[in-house]
Amino acid sequence: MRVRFAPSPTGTLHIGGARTALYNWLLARGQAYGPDGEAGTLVLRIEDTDRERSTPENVEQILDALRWLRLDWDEGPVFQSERAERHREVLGGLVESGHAYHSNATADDVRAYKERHGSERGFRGEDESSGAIRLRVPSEGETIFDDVIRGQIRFANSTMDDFVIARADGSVLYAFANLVDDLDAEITDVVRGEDHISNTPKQLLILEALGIEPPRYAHLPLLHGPDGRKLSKRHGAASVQELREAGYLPEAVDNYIALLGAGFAADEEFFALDELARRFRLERVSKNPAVFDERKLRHLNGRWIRELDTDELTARLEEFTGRAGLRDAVAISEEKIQTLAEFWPLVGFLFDGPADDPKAFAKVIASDGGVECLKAARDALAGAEPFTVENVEAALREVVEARGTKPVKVFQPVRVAIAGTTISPGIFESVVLLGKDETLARIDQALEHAA
RNA sequence: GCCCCCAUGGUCUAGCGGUUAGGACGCCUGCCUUUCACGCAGGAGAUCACCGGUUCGAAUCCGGUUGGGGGUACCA
Repeated sequence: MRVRFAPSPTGTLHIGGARTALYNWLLARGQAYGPDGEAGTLVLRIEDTDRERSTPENVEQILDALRWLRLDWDEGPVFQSERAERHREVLGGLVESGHAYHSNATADDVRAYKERHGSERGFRGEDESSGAIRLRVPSEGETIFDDVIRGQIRFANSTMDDFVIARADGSVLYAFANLVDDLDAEITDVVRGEDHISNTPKQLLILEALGIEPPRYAHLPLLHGPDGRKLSKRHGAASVQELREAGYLPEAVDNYIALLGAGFAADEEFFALDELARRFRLERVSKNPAVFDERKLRHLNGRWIRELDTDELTARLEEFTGRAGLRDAVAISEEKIQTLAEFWPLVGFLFDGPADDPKAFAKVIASDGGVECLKAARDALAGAEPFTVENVEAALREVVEARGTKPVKVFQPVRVAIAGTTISPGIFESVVLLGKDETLARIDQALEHAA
């Protein structure tokens, strides 16, 4: 089995494109678990023939996103723009055999034709000596294919235009270049987005003119935004790069986008890439479009964060934040974060000093006996020796006991004094990590501020 | 307009002729508890888009309607 992923570098890699890449990858890698035990081959092709919009930066960004997602390919990247000669060669053969012809017909001419012959009738042009090249589409019969996901799909030839396959300057159009490249790469299974369904009969017709057997086709449902439209940049974090910057792990992104369009088990959804590959069945991919829901991604991301061991998570977080020496802070906060982006707001106070949150200060310290509790806590902490989590906890609980109050009345003022906010990792762990001197200094500062 | 695809709770899905329509996210209520999360235990939420047909029996098969989506370029 040979499959391919063929993005065009006219922008960043979209999660829709990422999912197409992922499904192709799963299909190829999943073959290793099949009857013949041999993995398929994934070919990467860059369809950069749109000179206006394709850029080297986009190419690099796409390759980068694929690598980040851990989706490796076996061949390529092949650049479509470098294959123009071959495209012309195949095109020439088609003109020579009479399956394609030159035509100067414009879009207006096509419209006029339909007005005369009926809107459901495909355009048929005149053979001319110059102009664009159109494929001669038969007026009888149907073009039929068995989509692996959707079953049989049929198009009446009479409704299809003699479509343009090459410009007047001889450069070929997308559907044609795409087909020739798949042909030369010996692609056996074309797995692509549903927006290509109407391209398929065109490519089938070209294949027929060429006398070549078609590959299998599978058209994936599209991904929609919350508004029900095809997902685009307008829908928030729509690109892989944006998800990465938002603090999502590649494991979670792979896991989540795999779920958008297929069920991998009746009662479980948490799967690593290799498990997804083992379970993936192209025939079982759903037919209807899915809405990208970041909340579920967040949930899966949280599970993946807790799945990583502390060392690995530390490495990810140090890369994400650009800071070093984070392991201890990671150890006391890994249970609490859902994304990498949530880490620093939670533990930054350990490194950069307390946050400035007047509301928290007013509510917790500057009211209702907060100052007294904080003073008592300060004294208790000063006496804790050695300054361990156990001793700190014991010291603070003694204060609670002595004052006959609730734990929260003592712990929260300490929290706000050292962190500046009401939200932080466990208070004993935080205090110990900060160290006795720094903790007492911050408490003194808070008391001073309250006075 | 024309061609094509699709339709299970708000969202993603399981289901493939006989189920109390299962799971996940989200939401609500408890528990845990030092804040926030996590975790655990419950709960609300679906006339399986609608209509007709086939069948003893339909979410499951067929047809139509409606709704949504995609395509319709000398773009990719």
